[in-house]
Amino acid sequence: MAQPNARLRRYLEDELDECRNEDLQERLDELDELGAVFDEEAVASDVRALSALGNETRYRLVRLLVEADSELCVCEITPLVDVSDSAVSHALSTLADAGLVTKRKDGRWRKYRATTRASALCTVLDGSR
Amino acid sequence: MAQPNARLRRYLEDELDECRNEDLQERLDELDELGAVFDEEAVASDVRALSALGNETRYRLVRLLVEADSELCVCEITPLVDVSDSAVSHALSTLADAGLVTKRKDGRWRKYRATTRASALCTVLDGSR
DNA sequence: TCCTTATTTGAATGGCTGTACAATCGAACT
DNA sequence: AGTTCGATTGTACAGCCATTCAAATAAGGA
Repeated sequence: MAQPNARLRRYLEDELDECRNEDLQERLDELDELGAVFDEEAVASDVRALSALGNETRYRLVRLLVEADSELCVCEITPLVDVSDSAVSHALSTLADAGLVTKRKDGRWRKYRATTRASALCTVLDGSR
Repeated sequence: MAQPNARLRRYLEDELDECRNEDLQERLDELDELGAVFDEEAVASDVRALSALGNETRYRLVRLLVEADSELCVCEITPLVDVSDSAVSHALSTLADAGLVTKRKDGRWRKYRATTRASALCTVLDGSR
């Protein structure tokens, strides 16, 4: 049976104890509306931020910067995590691309700071655990 | 030079225009305190949630459930995303493990609902873009 | 009990990702 | 110009992951 929506129809029959076509259509419309909420640009941006944070090294870097509530020099950050300088640099770069930290050059030093988006996410994580 | 903290010392000399041992020690203590903020259990739980959300399929599923603001049957969810039934099931299972959705059996149907943690995260994402 | 159907589970795999190493860049100082 | 040092970048590769297909499970109904 290649009939589309067959499963949904059976589900509605179960739920509503009836199987009118207009019930099916109504639910289809509601679901379409649900599916229409996606702003593709926002999806991409959110997924980028979340997958950046969803790695232990990068998560720790962000939390350190959020907790510090100020710029930190790479030379201050590196000793606090257990990976190579190169890995820290890659991680910070990924986080910057994701909009979770900002970078500033200061002579030979590079300084990073958490963005408001990063602190907001940390706050929610702390508050919903 | 295997001297630890050498780079941090040079950084502080740049920043403070002085190089007293007590300045270095003070900064080391501050940084140690920063590094001590980690509750390892919370780190694991947060990273699990974030990496679960940091995948487009799972992100979309969560957003649909949050937007619906009610239980949805798998048969209602599946047509809204562009992967196989099996992939949806795997995704929902990962999300449940991460504490972002809850699962309920209802006869032959399975229903999923977003947790408050999931909606809180979506709210912050929307508000910080 | 047998059949159908909704969903899950396991396995296989192609692709992605996080890390370290080595090389490079760029700033400061001589 | 040469040197030193902080940091980044390119590369290689091992391990992880997202998906699909096929098989299994479980609920209902005949």
